[in-house]
Formats: sequence, structure tokens, C-alpha cells
Amino acid sequence: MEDVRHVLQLITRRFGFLNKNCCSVGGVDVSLIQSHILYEIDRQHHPSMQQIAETLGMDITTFSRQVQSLIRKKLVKKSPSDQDRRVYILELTTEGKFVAAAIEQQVQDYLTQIFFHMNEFEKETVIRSLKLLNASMEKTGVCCS
Amino acid sequence: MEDVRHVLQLITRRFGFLNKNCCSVGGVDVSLIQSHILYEIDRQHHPSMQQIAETLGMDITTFSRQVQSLIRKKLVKKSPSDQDRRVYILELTTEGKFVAAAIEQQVQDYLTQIFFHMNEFEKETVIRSLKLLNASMEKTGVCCS
DNA sequence: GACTTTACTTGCAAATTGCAAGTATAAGAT
DNA sequence: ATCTTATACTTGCAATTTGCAAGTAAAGTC
Repeated sequence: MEDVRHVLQLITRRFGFLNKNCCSVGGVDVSLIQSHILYEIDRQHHPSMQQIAETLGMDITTFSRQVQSLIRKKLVKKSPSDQDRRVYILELTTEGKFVAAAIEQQVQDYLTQIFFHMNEFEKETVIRSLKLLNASMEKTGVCCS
Repeated sequence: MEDVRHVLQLITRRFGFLNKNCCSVGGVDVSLIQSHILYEIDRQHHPSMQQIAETLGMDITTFSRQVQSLIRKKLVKKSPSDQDRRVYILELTTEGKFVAAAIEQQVQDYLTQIFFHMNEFEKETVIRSLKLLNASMEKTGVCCS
């Protein structure tokens, strides 16, 4: 139990490294945080700025500027909502989707490699455990909608 | 399998948030990265600068300055090695140990909370799974000695 | 003893941060 | 209807953090 922190720290670090290295696609470079933003915009259906900033636990002003940067790179599109014109709806451009997919592919390749060292039973156990852990973390409600 | 990335992303994020919030001890504030530095100096026995920077995957120059900052806060001590006077040996000061321990305590409390939602069997399975996952990640050798 | 490598630091310019203060729209109160 | 308050987002600014290039100083190599 004492070493759970350490193991989690290592897993987190390794997973973070992965993302860090995988953020250059074609001519475009995106930072780690930007890749997370792309990822979340892709996942959530036409989210607002707030939603993504909240999900990622970022300060909204920092987020605002990151989005500006992604718009400059033509990876993200921002349009005012019809229902409430204070809010802006985010979506990926075609190129944004392409970059997100390329990153996704690299992550999946890495995950495949990792699970390659396990047999089917281990693999399933690990995946189930991760989900359970995540669910437990959610219950304690430290963060992240 | 497709959602493993997402689950890992969430776990990572939640675990990162935890650390982010837990870095004010007594009068002293340390950033997330600094808390990781303290943690690793504590773990490794009289490590050099390189070693910690490498472990954390940080640029050595950035690391150098972070250490300077921790020394200013009197949490870390740096002394030239006897064997090789180019290298500096790092260790925590008494206060540094105190801060590291306080952070450790907060993390452990959080982990206890998380596992509180599981029965003994689940708990053991999850811990075993995390170790297995970490070992598999290590085999693919993306990072982190 | 001259060259190379290694461990670490500093200069600098760019990027990233958060707070305070701003604009603009929406919702609620009278 | 309008006055106030709340919400969604942006901008100014000053502080921090970053990485590269160039530095120092000590080992190691030939």
C-alpha cells in the first residue's frame, strides 16, 4: 500500500512522457496541453470553452489563449452558440481531427505494445482494475467532471 | 481497449490534481514539479542532479534552477561529491523531509479514501494490476529509469 | 599536455502562467 | 422596462517557467 503512490507516480510519468513525445504530426507541433485540449474537444460533443477548461482543470484565461493558438494553427474552430451568445462552441477542423487521430494512433500503438507483454487474462484484469480505480477516484470527487 | 487511453488519462489527471492541491505545507509553497523533486530526492539515496533530472525527464537547466529555488526555500541541500567534484549530491534538509512527509501523508490519505470504496479482493487486484502495468510499461522502455 | 567528455550553471528570448480588469450577453428583481 | 447581478469569455500585465546556446570547471583519454 505504501508503494501504490510510487507505482501510480511512475505510470503517470510514463504515460505523460508518451504524450509529450507524440505531439508532432506532419508539419504541425502541438504541446502536451494542446493535445489534451484536442482530445477533449473531440470527445465531448460541441463543448463550450468552460466545459473543456473545467475538464482539464485549467484557468479559463490560460485556456482562452491556448485555444487562440490552436485556432491560429487551424486545428480548432470556435463559433458563438445560438442559444447563448456569450458562450463559444468548440470543434475540431478537418486538420484538427487528423492531428488528433494521428496522436490517438500513436497512443494506441504504445498501449498495444504494453499489453503485448500480458496474456489475455492479465490484460482483462488490468483493464478492469483501471476502470475500477478510476471509478473509485471519481467517488472521492477530487476533480474532473 | 479503445477506452484504456481515456481511463488512463483520467487517472493521470486526477492523480495530478491531487498533487497540485497538496503542495502547501506550513508556510512553504512548493509547485507540483518541486514536490516531485522532493519526492525523488527522498527516494533515491544521495542522488546527483543528473539522476533526478533524468528520472523526472526534465531538462537539466530547468532542473538546475528548480533546485536553486528549493535551496532558497531551505528544503534541499546540495554538496559537491567527494569522488567527482563535477557532480553535486542532493539531499533533503530537515525541513525538506518534513514537507515531503506532509505531502506523502496527504497522498496516502487520498489513496486510503479511494481504496475505502473497494473490498479487500478488489483492492489487492487493483494494486497487483498497477504493478503489472508499470512493469509492462518499463519493458517497452519509453522512459524513466 | 592537448583534446574530449561530462556535470552543472548562466544569458537570453520565447512561451505559459494567474490575477485583475475589461466587454458583452443573459437572467433576475422591482 | 430598467436596474442589478451573474455568466462566458478576452485582454493587460507582471511573474514564472521553459529550452537552447554558450559558458565554467573537473575528469577521462590519447
